[in-house]
Amino acid sequence: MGLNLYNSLTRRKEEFKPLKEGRVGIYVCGPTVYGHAHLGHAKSYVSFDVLVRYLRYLRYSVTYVQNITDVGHLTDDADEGEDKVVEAAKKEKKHPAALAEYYTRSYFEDMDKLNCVRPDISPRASGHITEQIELVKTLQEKGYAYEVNGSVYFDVSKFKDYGKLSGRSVEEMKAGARVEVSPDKRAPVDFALWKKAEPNHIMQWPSPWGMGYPGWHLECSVMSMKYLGKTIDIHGGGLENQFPHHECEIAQSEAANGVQFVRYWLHNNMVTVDGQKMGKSLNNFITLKQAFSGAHERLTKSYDPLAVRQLILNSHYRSPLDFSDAALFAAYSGYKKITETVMAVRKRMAQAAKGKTGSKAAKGKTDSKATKGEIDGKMVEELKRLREKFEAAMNDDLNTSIALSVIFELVRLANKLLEEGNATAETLNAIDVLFDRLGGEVLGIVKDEYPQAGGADDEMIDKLVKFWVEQRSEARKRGDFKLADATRAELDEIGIVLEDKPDETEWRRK
RNA sequence: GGCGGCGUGGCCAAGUGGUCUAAGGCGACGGUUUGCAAAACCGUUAUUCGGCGGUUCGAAUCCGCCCGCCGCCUCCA
Repeated sequence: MGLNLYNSLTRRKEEFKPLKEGRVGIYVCGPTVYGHAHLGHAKSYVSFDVLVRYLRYLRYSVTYVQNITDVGHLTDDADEGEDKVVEAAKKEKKHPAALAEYYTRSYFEDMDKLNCVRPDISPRASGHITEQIELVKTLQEKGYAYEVNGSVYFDVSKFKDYGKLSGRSVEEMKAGARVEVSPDKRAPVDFALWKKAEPNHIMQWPSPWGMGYPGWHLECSVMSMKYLGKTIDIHGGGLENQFPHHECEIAQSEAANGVQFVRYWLHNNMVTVDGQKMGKSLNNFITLKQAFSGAHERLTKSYDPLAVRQLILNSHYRSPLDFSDAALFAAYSGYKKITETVMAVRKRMAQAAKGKTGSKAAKGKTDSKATKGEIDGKMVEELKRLREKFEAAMNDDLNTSIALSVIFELVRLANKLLEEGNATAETLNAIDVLFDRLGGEVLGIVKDEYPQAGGADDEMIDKLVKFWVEQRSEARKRGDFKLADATRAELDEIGIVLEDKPDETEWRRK
């Protein structure tokens, strides 16, 4: 079975077949950079990150384009409000371009922490004004757009398929319309392609219709076309953008090009907080920086960014995710368990490797078989089963919840093996490879390398802790458990956890 | 008002006609281990899937009604 994806356009799961064999072009609606990214952004971009990663795992050559909206996104869609970036810039007393740059960097910083692979191309809307003007001209020439008072609107009545993605008819939209209609429009459903700018508007560009700026929907049509062609394989975005944003994109692109715009439309569901949608305008959002630092009243602690990632992967991308500190904490605990298991496997691998060269590790528990270089046949079967289960889950519209459960099966398998203490280096290696490929390459929650001694990069801390651990070991040898326990408690308060293993005492940060 | 979705154990969450007396994680409890812990492992923790009816040999899964919640229709990932 190949990869199946739920296509919002057809409202069912379909087998994924790219336009060109072996190659995939994917466009995802990026952020409007007028504030720090929040948990909602994380769900969306982690979801599509996993899609991109999995496509690459399946050996597709993927071109991943994700725009940065730094102009044109109005505060409301009655075509009246102010540009979001401009508005925020005023508040922060910065040039809009500086503000956009600041939050763009902030965005990438957060996404890097979430271990999202960078898009191949991150085009800025402001860098594609020329192309946007060209598209408007084309639409005008083809009779799909009309100009009124220096603004240009898309004539929805000329585009028969309008509503095919969101499943609503123009009649329905008229009936349910709550938007105040601009008097310039011929019909309420028409939307702006180009907006006339008032003289004091900071962001504006010359055009055949005078000074102005592009409508929000235009940039995605233009940039996807420029970098991926007239028909793209996959377009992703948040569910709330299905209408009107994506519907308008389809209208613009297909009216201009006369060919299908997107073959597979993918939409991720929303993040809610206490059952309420988290949105910037609702002011109930938690930014990623807050989640990572714990600086938010709803959070009880700071969280490893990958715990956030794990929380997101724990549920399906098309299901809503109701955020709570308890849920994040649970994800964090699970993430920690995976991490510690991977580290333990790698440590034992290193010991087994030493064993081969004849050091003392080979004589102990590490096993007589360690030098034989064989993998238990049963183990091979088991690992194969896990990989197949993982792939089947991912093939079924990216069921990361089940995919994660496979990682946990692997965790249990690995720990049992470590406990029995008779694993061959080859078996350990096979397990590590699976952790790397499934947990690392695809899910992005297993790292290639972890800092030594549980997270302390600082050499001095490392030495200090080792000193106390040695002092405590001496005390234990003497039978002075009172002192040993006091030392352990003291270190625990600082945030250092000690674990007495059979041959040594290990430590890690809480 | 129009359109769409959801309701699964203490919490998060997968499953969408039979393998489900329902995966996985977190938590809790008991055990192994430990000087004691921690970590790990083993075991227990939903005869039941919002409620009531119906279809079916068979339903968490399909249909109807009711209750509760959410999203879109206005900016939002």
